[in-house]
Amino acid sequence: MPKQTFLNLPEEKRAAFLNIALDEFASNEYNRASITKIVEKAGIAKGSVYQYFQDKQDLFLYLVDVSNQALMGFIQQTPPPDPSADFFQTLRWQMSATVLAAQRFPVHAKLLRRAYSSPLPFQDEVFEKAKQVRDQHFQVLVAQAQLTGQLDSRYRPEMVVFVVQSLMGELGNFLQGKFKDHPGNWVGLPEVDATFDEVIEILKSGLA
Amino acid sequence: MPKQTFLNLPEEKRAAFLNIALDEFASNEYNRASITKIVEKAGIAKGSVYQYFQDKQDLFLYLVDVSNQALMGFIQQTPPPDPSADFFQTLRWQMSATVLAAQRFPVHAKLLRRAYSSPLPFQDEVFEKAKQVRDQHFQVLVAQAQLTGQLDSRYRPEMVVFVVQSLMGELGNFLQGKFKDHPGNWVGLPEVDATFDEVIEILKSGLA
DNA sequence: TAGTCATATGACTAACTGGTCACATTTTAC
DNA sequence: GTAAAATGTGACCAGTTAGTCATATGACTA
Repeated sequence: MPKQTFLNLPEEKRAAFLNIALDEFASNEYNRASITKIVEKAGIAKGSVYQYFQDKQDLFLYLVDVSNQALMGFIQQTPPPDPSADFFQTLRWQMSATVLAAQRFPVHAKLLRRAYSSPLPFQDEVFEKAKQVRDQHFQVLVAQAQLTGQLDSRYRPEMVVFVVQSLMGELGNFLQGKFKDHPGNWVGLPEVDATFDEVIEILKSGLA
Repeated sequence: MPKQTFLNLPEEKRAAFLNIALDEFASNEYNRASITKIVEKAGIAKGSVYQYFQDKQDLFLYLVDVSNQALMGFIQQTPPPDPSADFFQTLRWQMSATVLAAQRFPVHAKLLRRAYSSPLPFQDEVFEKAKQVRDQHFQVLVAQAQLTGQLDSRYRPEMVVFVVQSLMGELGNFLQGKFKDHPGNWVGLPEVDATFDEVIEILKSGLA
């Protein structure tokens, strides 16, 4: 977590530094992300970084935190489905909201994808906890859906979570690859919605 | 590709070097994998590496090639399903063979996972081609299955490939995490087979 | 024996890294 | 106005890296 010094910084300077740091850590592997490059871009002295944060790891974990909050906040803003929505409608909403958020905050999303997918050179309890919380959120959803009979209860909840998480995780990459020619906003395109619907339908009814 | 010098090396020395290099590149991000560490472990001079290979990238691409051949060769050895097998039986066979191979050659598999998932600091045509070939293999399988009615033809082949590839890719990680306490061979365990069956069943019949 | 040639060597270079610290500057408090 | 506290600075350190190159080795040939 950042030192008080960083939090005392004028809003403008803090935001500028954060954006530059986010970009560096989103564009490079943790070990390749360079503090030197960040301070050069930000036009501040290297020592300042160590007035703001304990060390590189501290900065990185803070950036992960910031990104998480940005995305989570945005997702919670999008209109949630009816309380009466079934499991698959809820899933469909979560899918769309996640991808939408990833487009609204592309750098934050890129950083998080990197943080959660590629292995880091350090262990962090907080970080692992966050992962587990994400999983548990789904576990509950699945368990409920099985109780109400919306979800085939032959399957172990664990496996359902695995399948759903895997697909949600890869879907962002898939769409980004598919629409990499479309520079800006491809969210909301009919084809994107159709893709969501198709994945949901496959999950619901199977391939056969 | 390696220089003639490397191919002239006595079998024993060549294998020793390869294994050490494989391990280094499987355990570390490309940029963090260290030629210096490799030569230290192998007990040879640094200059020798550059007698064997053009540069770091050349060595890495060769290691990817070696790994691919090791795994592919092993997969082709496992008894293929009946020619009369349907799409899902074929899928089930491919799943199991892939995971089996990944356990027989864990280091090679780890290297390939790294190579294909995390972004590399260089572009390589050969590499990209190999990826496309893998995808096309599935495309054909899916197209055939749709023609013979084993696979719902509402779905775009592209989407089916996406779903199947995503799950196959993640399944290795999932199982490794699940059985990380079991040190050695968890392949063949009834629970592993049950997991395959469950994933296939979900794909086939859906979650609802 | 002398000469050739593929191979092996490791000190060296230039470029980077995260992190430190004595000092300079600015802001705050009295 | 002055002292004290907070913040900013960048030269510097010890470490890392990929890659080079003049030199040494030793097997083979004539």
